[in-house]
Amino acid sequence: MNQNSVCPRFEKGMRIVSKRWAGLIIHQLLKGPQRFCTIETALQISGRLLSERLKDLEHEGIVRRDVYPETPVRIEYSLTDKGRALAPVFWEMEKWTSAWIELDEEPAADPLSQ
Amino acid sequence: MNQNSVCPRFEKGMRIVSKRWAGLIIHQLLKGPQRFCTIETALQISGRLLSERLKDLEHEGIVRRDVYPETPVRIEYSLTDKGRALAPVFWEMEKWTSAWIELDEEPAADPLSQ
DNA sequence: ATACTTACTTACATAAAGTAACCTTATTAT
DNA sequence: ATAATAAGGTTACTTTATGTAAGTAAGTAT
Repeated sequence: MNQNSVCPRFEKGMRIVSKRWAGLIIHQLLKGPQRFCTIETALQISGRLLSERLKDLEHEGIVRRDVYPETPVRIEYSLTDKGRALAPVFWEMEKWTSAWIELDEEPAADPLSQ
Repeated sequence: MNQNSVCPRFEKGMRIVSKRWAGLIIHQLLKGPQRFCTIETALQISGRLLSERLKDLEHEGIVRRDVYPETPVRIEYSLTDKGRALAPVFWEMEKWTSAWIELDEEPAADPLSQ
């Protein structure tokens, strides 16, 4: 791959992982298997997009979905080997963000919390 | 940062770097300073989006823009220290893509190339 | 004067993301 | 029996982002 073109594998990988929310979902699942509503709450993502993105990632072989027919039904999402193999990418990303990213401003206090 | 929330620095960093095209532009600039049309050709990105994204990245302190008043004017884009510090993230990403990503199909031969 | 080059902009169409309300199956409370 | 609650979504609709193509500005070269 020279200066004038991008490796197509790299490009494809980037398109999968850098799609909006995908990286944050994978990062969240690196903490361990989780159910839908846990991810939804942690990331503040809408159900519609979480559902769509989990399906994309499952289709790419990065996420797996296990159904436990308890009551109410429990569905757990976890990473496959392919997904867990992304861990070093996120470790490096964490190093970078803690070294170089500063927050613009503190979030305003929640008026309901007082 | 516990299971129920994402580190806001990490989230902010991810939003910057995983915005569409941003990662590929940074990866391209890791090869060295380049001008607008070189990046445009290498990534097959439209001028409109490249212009927009380079401005975003310059605003985030990741990319710098140098104007050389030659003729015609030469404008070079390069990475700042903050941008170069992302190199390990992309090295890990390259490792992952070469280990786990396979291409769906070979691109059809260009009918003009024969 | 006309055409060419680089580095962009503008205008417009299409696709993706965000928001809110609703659905389905099952369980428990009244 | 009926209502309320819960998980895990889906549907309909609005807003924002992306893609495409054409146009602009400054400075030569012919």
